Amino acid sequence: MNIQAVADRARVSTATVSRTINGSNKVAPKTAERVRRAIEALGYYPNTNARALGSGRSRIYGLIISDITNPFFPELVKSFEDMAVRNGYEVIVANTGYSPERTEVCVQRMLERKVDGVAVMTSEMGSHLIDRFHRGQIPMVFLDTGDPANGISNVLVDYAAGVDDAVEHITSLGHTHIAFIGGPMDLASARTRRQALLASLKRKGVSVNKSLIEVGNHRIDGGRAAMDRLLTLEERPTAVIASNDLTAIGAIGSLHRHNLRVPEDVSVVGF
Amino acid sequence: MNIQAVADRARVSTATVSRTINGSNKVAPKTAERVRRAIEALGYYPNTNARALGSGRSRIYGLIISDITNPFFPELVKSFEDMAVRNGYEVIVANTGYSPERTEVCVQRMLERKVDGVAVMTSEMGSHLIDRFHRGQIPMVFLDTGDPANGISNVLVDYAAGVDDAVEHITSLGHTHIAFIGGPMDLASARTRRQALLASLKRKGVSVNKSLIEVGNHRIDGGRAAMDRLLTLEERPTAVIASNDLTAIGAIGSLHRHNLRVPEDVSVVGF
DNA sequence: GTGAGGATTGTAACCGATTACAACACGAAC
DNA sequence: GTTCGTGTTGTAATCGGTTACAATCCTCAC
Repeated sequence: MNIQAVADRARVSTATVSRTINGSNKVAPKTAERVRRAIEALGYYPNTNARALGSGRSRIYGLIISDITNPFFPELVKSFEDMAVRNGYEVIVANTGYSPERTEVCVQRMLERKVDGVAVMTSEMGSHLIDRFHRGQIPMVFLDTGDPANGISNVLVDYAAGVDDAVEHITSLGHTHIAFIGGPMDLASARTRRQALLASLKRKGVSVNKSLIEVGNHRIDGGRAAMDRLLTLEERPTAVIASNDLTAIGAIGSLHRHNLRVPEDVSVVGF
Repeated sequence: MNIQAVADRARVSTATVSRTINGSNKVAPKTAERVRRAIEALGYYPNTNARALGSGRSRIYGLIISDITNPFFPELVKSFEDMAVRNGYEVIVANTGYSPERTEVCVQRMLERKVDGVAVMTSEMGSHLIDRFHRGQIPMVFLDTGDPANGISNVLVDYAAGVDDAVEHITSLGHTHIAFIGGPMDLASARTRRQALLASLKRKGVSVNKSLIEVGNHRIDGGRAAMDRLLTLEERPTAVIASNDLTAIGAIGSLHRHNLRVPEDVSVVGF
């Protein structure tokens, strides 16, 4: 079952079938109709591999993320895939597992599959890997990571605005003892969030007590440990802003263990 | 940059390069070494689309799931992908969104990409869709769904054993007022869990109060609503077994709202 | 030296599409 | 009746591999 069979049945050449399928306007309406009927009758569908080889377009997008089990990603993956499928594309998702070696493997896979474009949402993407995409003429989009550079698009999160919203919310509730549990300091986006928070608090005129600034690891256990430490303080915080949701979940877990209610006793905001 | 370039540089034919890459044992060690050096020097990597077309094997597996944002799936997707990549395969994930129409689209995508096999973990896979995979000679594995049939493999969850463990745990804590929040009754696996639970309780000699058997929807809101209803009962349960984790999360949320502690006041088990 | 037979390598067809280019049909203008 | 141009269709090369089959090379026994 291939394009030849359709061509034979419709009494045209394979070129005409191909043009009909791909919506080229160089096909007479009557002919196109005949081809469509043949396709219907035979239950034909094109072989994507052959299409990719012939046209040089794989109609596959790559999506490189850190780890699908981080609850931040599934929503993203779903939306990305939805949009891709709606435009006739397929998506290959690759998890780097936060490891540079595995990231290298991910990149290689994308190159071999000749993806038509790649979206990257992980910080393990070194410049030598970016170069390889460049050499393969593959367009890249960085999501929330990476520096703007030639030929690269960046979709960035407005951390300042987000943190401002969180601070606004917390201060409007009357809190003055506000703690922050940040992410790992080697993560650019974590540093950004931290700086944005300090700036925001300063603007609000909230005095910033260094001991209320904790460091987590963007995982649940880090949030729990950080909250545990905060609860040993003389002056406990009445509100906590966490650098990401897993950290917030960890913090809430710690609070529950210490028999504190959220939000009655302590307010928690996750970014 | 193609196989011809490598062949020229290594002074062999493209056939020999292909055989070297694919690990055919019909290549002399000395020749293979020369080919490998040429590949290295040129930074060559094969075009997967051409490989797929020539060999008839796409080296892609399909994975059809309901919805990646259901926290049950990411772990599965990750393991599946890990294993696939380790064997030189790629994975295309498709979400049916619980909709039969979208499931049809998913199946079509898999067929067009000529996947070498497909794993299905969704209950929307009607028999006419299964037939299409059969016609395409594509091996299928059903995970936790589907009936055993010719040419289909099923990986099933031992619900009875799992429910037994839950009941054993709960009864060993001394609970006797045990509630169950099941899944939607039109879901085979939900019915199975429910029956297994009733059987298990009976075996343990725990009397089963019909009013303690609630129906959820396998989402958080359903668990919450069911727990709300259970808390209006004269004799409240002291323990709850939920048909899946989202249901359990909803139940816990409801308990917190009613100022009940988990597990101090009420024990909750999610399946 | 010769022939057998296994190991290695090359030749070329093939996978199923896309697409540049050529060819043709047809109507209008002269 | 030519010629031209536009619209439609066909021919055949091409994409980059895989692989059946043919050809060649060695090695070794006799």
